Amino acid sequence: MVSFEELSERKKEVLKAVISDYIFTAGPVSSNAITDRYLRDLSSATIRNVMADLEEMGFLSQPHTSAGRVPTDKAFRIYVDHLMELKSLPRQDREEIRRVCNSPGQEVSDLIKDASRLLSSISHHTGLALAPKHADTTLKHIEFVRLRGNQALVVLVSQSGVVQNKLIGLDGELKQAELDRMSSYLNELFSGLTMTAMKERLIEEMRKEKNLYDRLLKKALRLGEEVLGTASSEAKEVFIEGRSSFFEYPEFLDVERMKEIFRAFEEKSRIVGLLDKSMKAGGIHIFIGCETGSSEFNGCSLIAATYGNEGNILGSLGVIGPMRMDYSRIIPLVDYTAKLVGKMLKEG
DNA sequence: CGCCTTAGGGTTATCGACAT
DNA sequence: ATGTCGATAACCCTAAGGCG
Repeated sequence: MVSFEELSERKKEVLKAVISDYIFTAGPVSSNAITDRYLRDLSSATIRNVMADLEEMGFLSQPHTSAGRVPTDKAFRIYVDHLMELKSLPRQDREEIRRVCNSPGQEVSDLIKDASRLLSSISHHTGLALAPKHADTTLKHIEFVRLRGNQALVVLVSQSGVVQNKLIGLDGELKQAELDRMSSYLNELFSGLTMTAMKERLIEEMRKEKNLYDRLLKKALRLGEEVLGTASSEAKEVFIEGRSSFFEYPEFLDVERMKEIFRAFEEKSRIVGLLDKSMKAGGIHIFIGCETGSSEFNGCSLIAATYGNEGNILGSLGVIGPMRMDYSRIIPLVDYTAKLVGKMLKEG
């Protein structure tokens, strides 16, 4: 692994120019582009030599011979750590964030949702926010959707409109119709209760269950238990811009679309994992390409920051987008939003 | 008969090697 | 460090062939 210090000044200059141009054009960068737009006093032949060295070191790659160069994950890491210069967040962006977040008396989950939406609209990428976990979330609706094999997708909707998805295993064969009956039973039982109250109620019902002859109800209670077991203690509410109410998706019924959505949920759990990772460390975290640890995010980067009050980390938020996103602009955006959300939580 | 798709050939962009 | 030259692969245009 070649470290930043081992790079000559010239190589740093060229690398920075290549990445800047790549962020701007999204295409392979030619040696001529560098001499034209960035380093006018050098010839393209010189740049080619330097670029060839950088390629050997693993900072650049060529899609094909006779194409320009594209920066690698490694190059972006060096770039965000050493080369880029952060821009300050434009005043109009600050004002908009303040204006949206400052509406008094709004629910915490609304604030987080707004933050996610702001991050998305200002960055033009996908905004993410992990809500602080609160044991007082009340349940509005629960739904089971049968998947392949013995798996089911559980959808929990909280009173505040937060949607949560969990994948659980079913023991034995269950038809969708039976799952529907179970969910309506559980809805009746748990609707309006908080997570902690749900747990108590569940234990109580399980005790009474001995006298029930309906085996389906018995299974329903088991499912409820499984859901709570995985969901309540580590309840993570993720806000992904545009995904918060998937009941509106008509394609949810279609099998192919179902697979896609299911994959997106898979990613969602990975996203939670990433945000969790950044929560443990605190501050701003940047995951580039393969550093995210999952192949679905190849070519993507995540910029995440934690928010909280007086040293308590409550949650995290960030932006996920293509690896070539404009870090110098988005890092200050994420940072500012996280700080403001933290402040709002302290006051509210 | 007309439109759309596809195959082929010439053009352009870019590189690496080598010489200066 | 720089200029030049040959090689290579994508790009673009045109024309032939297929399809409704």
